[in-house]
Amino acid sequence: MSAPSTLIDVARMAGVSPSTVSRILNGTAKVSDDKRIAVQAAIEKMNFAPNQMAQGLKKGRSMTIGIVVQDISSPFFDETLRGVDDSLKGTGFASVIVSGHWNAEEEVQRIRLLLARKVDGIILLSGRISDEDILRFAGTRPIVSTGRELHTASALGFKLDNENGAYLAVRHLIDLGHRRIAFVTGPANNNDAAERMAGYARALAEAGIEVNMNLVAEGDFHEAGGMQALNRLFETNQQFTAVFAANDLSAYGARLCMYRKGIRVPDDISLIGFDDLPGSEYTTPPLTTVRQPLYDMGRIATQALLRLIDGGTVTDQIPPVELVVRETTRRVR
Amino acid sequence: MSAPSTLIDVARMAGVSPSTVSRILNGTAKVSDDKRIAVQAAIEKMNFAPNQMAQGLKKGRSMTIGIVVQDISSPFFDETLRGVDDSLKGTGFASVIVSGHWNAEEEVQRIRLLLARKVDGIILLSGRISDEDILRFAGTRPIVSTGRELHTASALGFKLDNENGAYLAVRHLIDLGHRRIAFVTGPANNNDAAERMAGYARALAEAGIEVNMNLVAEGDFHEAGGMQALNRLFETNQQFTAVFAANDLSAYGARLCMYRKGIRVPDDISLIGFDDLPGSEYTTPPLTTVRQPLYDMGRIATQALLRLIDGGTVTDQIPPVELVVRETTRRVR
DNA sequence: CTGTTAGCGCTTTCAT
DNA sequence: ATGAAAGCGCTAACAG
Repeated sequence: MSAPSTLIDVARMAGVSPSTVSRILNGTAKVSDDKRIAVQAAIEKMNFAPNQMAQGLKKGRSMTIGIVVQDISSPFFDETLRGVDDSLKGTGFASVIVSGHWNAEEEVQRIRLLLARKVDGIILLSGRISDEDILRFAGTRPIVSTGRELHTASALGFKLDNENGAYLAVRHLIDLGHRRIAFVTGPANNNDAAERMAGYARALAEAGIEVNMNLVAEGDFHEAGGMQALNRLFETNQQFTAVFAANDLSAYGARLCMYRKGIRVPDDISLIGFDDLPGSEYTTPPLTTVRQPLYDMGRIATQALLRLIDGGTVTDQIPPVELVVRETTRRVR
Repeated sequence: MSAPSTLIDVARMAGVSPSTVSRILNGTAKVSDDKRIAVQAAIEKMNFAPNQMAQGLKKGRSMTIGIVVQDISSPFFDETLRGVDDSLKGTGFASVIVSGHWNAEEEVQRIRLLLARKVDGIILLSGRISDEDILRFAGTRPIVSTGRELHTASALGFKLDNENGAYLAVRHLIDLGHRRIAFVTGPANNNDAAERMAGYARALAEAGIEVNMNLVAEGDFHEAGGMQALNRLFETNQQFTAVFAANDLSAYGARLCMYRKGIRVPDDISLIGFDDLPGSEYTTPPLTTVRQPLYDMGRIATQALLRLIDGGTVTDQIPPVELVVRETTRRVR
């Protein structure tokens, strides 16, 4: 209940000046042993911890970074956040996480908010705002962003090879003998979805298969959309032996759609996703998918940001996507 | 690149005193229209936003709350965090989220950290630390915690009825004619797991069925543990027609175990979980489970904390657990 | 209604 | 090696 003790209280109790206490706290200068001991005892006794707001105000560093996600409860972002969190451990930095809800305007609002809070840097995950906006904000604080290419001194981007990931997925299906491959895509205008579509088309083209737009159905990157998309395909009597879902969540929905119709996976139809969410190892059957290095992206983005904050430069790369073959794909009969 | 403008800059540009700017910012006192307009123009032009660290230092309020979770990437906490996030919207508060990693000591560390950051309050989700520790911390800042009963002026607890939830689950199985019901429990010494075990025992007792400890296998509240637990049951040739998993994640693992063995769910064995994670609606088949009001818990905890911070009192209750019947349970043949 | 003044708790010259 | 003093950006009396 007592008001938290201040550095001045500690100084008084230890019989030294505030500057001395500060020096000990920060290791800024040599202090005689006796004073050091007295101060440390006082700190201990008063259970003192420096007021970070005062420190921040003075030093111009809040020791806080801002993270912008699009959905605070999505396995996709969580896995990345875990990478962020682990990398922050022991650095003295904490993070405040805000959500842009897949909305560019809200995203701008949130970033302004973070800036007013004097975060020392920002990590933007799957941001909707333009590169120009980012660059503008980067004038205030360093920013690292996923899902785009960016290489200035204070703005960095890490982009995943969506096209190649999709190519790998469809290529896998083709290698298993599939020719009629449905595609559950993401929301229209979504960049990732478009790139994955391109990979789908390339793999098909390479095998001499024409893209049949009747076999591509729009989902929403969530289970419900994946389920409905596949449903539409069945309703219009499309014939296919495999489906490539633009992300794992959509694949889960597609899976349920087939379960409801009594279609066996992979015996009747093969299914492949994209992301490799933590849960995909435990679906029934475990989902074949394309792995995005989500955890590593969080880790690398964070380390990069920390380096930018220190005025350093960054050369890191994120690992490539890779195919993870599990049990929802099989050779076509 | 230019240093962010300060309130003094704004004052100077508008030709007024800093206090006037502050008054306009905070609506603290009446200001003549001409000055207000001049100031607002200056704010606009300079793109000024008050430095929250300075505000915080002065007002003794950081407008930040701390959230302690145990796992930053778990659907369980995510859903609760979504409730927290939604409730914070528009309040001016932001949250910094830290993880205790299911470890009491780390939890204490993290809470101290939050306190040094001068958070205005703390939400503790599934904390491992003792009530005494909480009460001690509550002397500094209000705390609301899930998973325990607490009713002081600055410390509040919201506890879920685990025992009853488990009772509901097992009762449902019994109503379907099941008599030999396996239980995949949580980690030993886990309080939630123990309470769910009690509910399991009560439902059995009520039906005149003896608890057979050979039918209870210890999991770890994760998929892997659930899978292994069920595996052990099969290896020792236990006979059962239904399994109650102490949480949904364990149920997913159990489900996979049965898939691997060619056991059909629910035709051969019924399965029920506990939590109703967002993903449980899309497992194959969709999981029957006991719903914890995770989102509401986040929402209510947050609203309660905000009220405590304002010095108010709280009478809210969290909604009760409820059975969600989906497709993994059926009448025993 | 508005300006002046005194800090919030800490760090950092500048002396000594 | 240590203390005194100034000040980070803002707000809140206190005058007027």
